[in-house]
Amino acid sequence: MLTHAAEDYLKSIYKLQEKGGKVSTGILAEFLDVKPASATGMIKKLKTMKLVRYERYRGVTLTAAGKAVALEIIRHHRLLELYLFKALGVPWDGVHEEAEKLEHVISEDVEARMDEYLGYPTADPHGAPIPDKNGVVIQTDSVPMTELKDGQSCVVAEVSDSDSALLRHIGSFNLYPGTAFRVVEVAPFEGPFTIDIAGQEAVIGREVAKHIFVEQVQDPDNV
Amino acid sequence: MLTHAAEDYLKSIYKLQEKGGKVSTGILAEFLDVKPASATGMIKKLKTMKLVRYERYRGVTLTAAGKAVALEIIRHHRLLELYLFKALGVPWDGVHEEAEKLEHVISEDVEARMDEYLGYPTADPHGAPIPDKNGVVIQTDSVPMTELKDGQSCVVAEVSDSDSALLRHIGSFNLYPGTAFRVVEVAPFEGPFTIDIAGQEAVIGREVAKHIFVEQVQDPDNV
DNA sequence: AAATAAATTTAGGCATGACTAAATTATACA
DNA sequence: TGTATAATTTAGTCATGCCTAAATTTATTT
Repeated sequence: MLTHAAEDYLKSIYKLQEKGGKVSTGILAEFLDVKPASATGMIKKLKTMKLVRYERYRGVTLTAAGKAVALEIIRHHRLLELYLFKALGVPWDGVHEEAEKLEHVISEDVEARMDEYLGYPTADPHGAPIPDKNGVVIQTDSVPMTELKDGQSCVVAEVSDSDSALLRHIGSFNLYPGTAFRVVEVAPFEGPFTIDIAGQEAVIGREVAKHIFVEQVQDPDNV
Repeated sequence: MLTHAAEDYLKSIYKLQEKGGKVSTGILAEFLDVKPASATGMIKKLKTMKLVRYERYRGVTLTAAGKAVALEIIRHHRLLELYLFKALGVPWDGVHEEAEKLEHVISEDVEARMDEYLGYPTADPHGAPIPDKNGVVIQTDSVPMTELKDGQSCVVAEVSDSDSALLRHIGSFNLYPGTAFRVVEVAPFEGPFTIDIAGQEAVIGREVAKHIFVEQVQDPDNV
C-alpha cells in the first residue's frame, strides 16, 4: 500500500500537470510546502514504483497507474468535501482542510455509501469535478471571471478551494457554484468588478475575481 | 501534537488498565501487536511527555493528562462507529476497523456535528459507553452471559468489538445491545446456552457467550 | 562561448517507530 | 537461598520522509 505522503505527491503532480505538462521539482516542492531535495527523494521512490516518469533535471509526469491513484485520491477528497458540507453542515471554507486528512484513510465501502447518499454527484462544494469510480472526470469549460466585460451574464462554475479566508469572502457575496450574476461595470485600469447578483449590487476585487471561474457567459445583445 | 502511534498506545493502556491496574510491557505489546522492545521505547517517550507513570520492569499507568487523551480518542472512536452505523449504514462488524483509522484525524468540529446528529448518544453500536466531551464515562454494571443460570432473563448490554467474524455471528442471532432474551437451558459441563429471543430459540456456544455482557438480570421467581 | 545565475541533485543528518539479538532484572521453584 | 525461567530493557538496524549544505547540471546573459 502507498503511504499518505506518496498519495499527496501523486495528487499534487496531477493538479500541476493539468495546467502545464511536465512538472518541475521546484514547483512540486513549493506546492507541497517541502524543500526541493525532499521532492527529489520522493520522486525517485515513485519512479521505482512505476507511478511517474522521471529523468533528472527534466521534471516528472504521471504514468497511467500514477494518474489512477491521483484521481482516486481526488475523488475521495471531493466526495468527502461534499459529504461534510451537505450531511454535516460543515461550512464550505472548512471542508478542504478536513477532507485533506480524511482522504487517505476512508475506505472504498464508506466512500460508496457517501456517494449513494449524495446521489452520485459530479461536483464538490467549490464546483470542482468529482471523478467517477473509473477515474473519468467531467470537465466544464469555464473561464476566469476576470475575462468578463460590461453587461455579460454568467453562472459561477468553480471557486479555488485552497484559501479559507478567500472562500469566506466569496461566500459572503453568495457566489457559490450555480449562482448567476451579471457584470454591471468593470472599472478601468485593472480595477474591481461591480456585479448584480439576485438584484443586489456587489463589488468584487480583481484579485478575488481571479479565483472565480464562470460559464454560460452571455452577451446582453444575444439575450 | 501527538502522533497516531502515541494515541494508540494511550488508548490501549487505558483499556488494559480498566481490567487490572498496572499494565505490563508484554501485555501492552501483545494488545498492540508489536514487540515488547517497541512498547518499551514508546512508553519512555510517553513518560517524558508526562502522559504515563513508569518505572522499568514495573509497568505503566496513565497520568491524568494521559487518561484525558485516551478518553478523547475513545470518544472519537465510538462516536464514529455509531455515526457510520446509523448515518451510513455500515454493518456493525465493519465500523470498528473504519473508526480505528478515522479516530486520529477527525476534527473536534466534525465530531461535534456528528454528536448533534446522533442526539448526544451514550453508547456505540456494540454497547460500549461513549465518554462525554469532558471525559466522563457512564459505566453500566453488566456481567458476562456465561454467569447466567437456567430461566434467567436479561438484556444485552455490550458485545466485544474486536473480532469481526464474531460480531457477524452474534448479529445473526439479533443479539444487539438492548435486545432482551431468556435462558432456556445451560448445558452441563461448560456447555452451550439455549436461549429464547423474541420467541425464537437459539443455541449460543460458551466461547461466544464470553463476549456478550448482559444487565437487568431477573430470576423467573422475581417476576 | 564563457561566465554567472538558477534549479536540481547528492550527501549526510534527524525524528519516528518498528524490528532482532543480547544483556539485564524479576519471579518461581526446588 | 540459589538457580532456572520468564519478562523486560538496552543496543544496534532499518524504512519513511523530512531537513541543510555542498556539488552538479541547466539556463541565461553578455
